[in-house]
Amino acid sequence: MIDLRTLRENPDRFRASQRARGEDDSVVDALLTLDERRRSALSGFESLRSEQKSIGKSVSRASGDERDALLARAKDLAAQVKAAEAEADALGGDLDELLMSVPNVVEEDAPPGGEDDYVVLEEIGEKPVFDFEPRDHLELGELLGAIDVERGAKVSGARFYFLRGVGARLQLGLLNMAMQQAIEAGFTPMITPVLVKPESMQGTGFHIAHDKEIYRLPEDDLYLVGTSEVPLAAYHSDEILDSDALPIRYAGWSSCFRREAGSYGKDTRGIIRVHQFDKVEMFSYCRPEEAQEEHRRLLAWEKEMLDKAELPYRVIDTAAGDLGTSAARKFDCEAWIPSQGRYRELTSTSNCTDFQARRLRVRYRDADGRPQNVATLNGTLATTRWIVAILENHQQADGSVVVPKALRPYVGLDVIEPAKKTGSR
RNA sequence: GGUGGAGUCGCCUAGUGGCCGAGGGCGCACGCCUCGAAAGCGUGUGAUGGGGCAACCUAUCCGUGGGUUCAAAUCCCACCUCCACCGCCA
Repeated sequence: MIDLRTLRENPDRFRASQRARGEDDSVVDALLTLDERRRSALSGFESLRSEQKSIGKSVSRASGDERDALLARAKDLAAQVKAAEAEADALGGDLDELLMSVPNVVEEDAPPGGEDDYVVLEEIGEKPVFDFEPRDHLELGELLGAIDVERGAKVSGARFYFLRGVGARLQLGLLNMAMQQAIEAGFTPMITPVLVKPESMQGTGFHIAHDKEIYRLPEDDLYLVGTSEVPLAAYHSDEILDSDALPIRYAGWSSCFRREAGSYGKDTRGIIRVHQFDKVEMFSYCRPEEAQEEHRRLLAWEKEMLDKAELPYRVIDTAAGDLGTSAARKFDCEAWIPSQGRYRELTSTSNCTDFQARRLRVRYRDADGRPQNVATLNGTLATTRWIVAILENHQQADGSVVVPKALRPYVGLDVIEPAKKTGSR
């Protein structure tokens, strides 16, 4: 949620942000008008209520005719107070609803425009050159007995899969390496709930009513998370954090669930785009003035992981129109996928400034002892999708795959060899 | 799933319709005392919105949401959470 007071003081900043996102900037004026109306309704209610309270006191002291007269007046006033309060509440409700619909203010340095208007910040590593016809990740995965999408579809439907054998070992090793890196950097490891209440989902910036990506359990009014960012953001909701403890950093390990509605026909092969995957996510609570620095640190940790996986990748600065609701700035790291001849997102780090914190009421005390909203940031350390990049980039002519050095202790193998035929069809 | 109990200021607790505009204790902060500290004594001690340059003023908040009443922490209804026991179960 954006800050109404800041909006009052600097509406142009918000108009510019809306335009950078390619969204309607007239919402700013609608907000200002509604805000004005609500404040006047509120002060009307307050003075009536104040009068009602003082008359209420005199009723208890008066007697006889005087008491009857006061009672009559109080009764009349009670009705007025009720009406005034209802009006102020209604306007407040409208205002909140509109306020909740406005996405975060984008950082001024973020590139304007849509999905294709990203800026490439750097390209790192050498794209592999093969003296044989490289296989794609699914072919490799099947050859290695690592990925089984056929049975995934049989058991659960399209976009589901089994990781088996070395595939399971590769994922466990990768995520463990991510966890270990995070722990060494001072993160607190977390295994989170994957089902959350509506207020946790909304607080994090997702629209439970409209978002087509979210799996819902209406019977229980619970929602499956698409990332552990959600439980980690809501973890400290309604809390005032100890200022000395900031930044507070968590590394969350969870399964993630996405409906992938509207992506029919996209990435239908293999495990690039699936309904369920596992992820280690960094999440940081810090002071707002430190958020941009923290964002760069999260990016650096992502790059460290990519370097350890020995993957060629590039870093992009996502354009304003492609930012999520909560993000003010977003950097993605995209790994080279040889079979596709293009880069695909492996990590994404967002600076959500105080947007989520305001919705979830996560605060800290500043030097004057006043509560202030914290800033929240998140970033990916590893996901199931990384297996795609690792298999494809490190494959050899015979279909074996060289395990990146840093990963070997976690996987327990130097080279993954094609499996003997196992299991029946 | 059933039965019972409980949810008040950071923590503990008082509070069965107007004197609660929430008392006390602990903790914390500041001051006095002290060579210094402890103890003791004194003072202060929440959040949110609105108004004001400010000191300050004002409204709301006693798990949540409704209701009764001129007036609700207090009465009524529903819900949530926690605890205990019983049943069922991975």
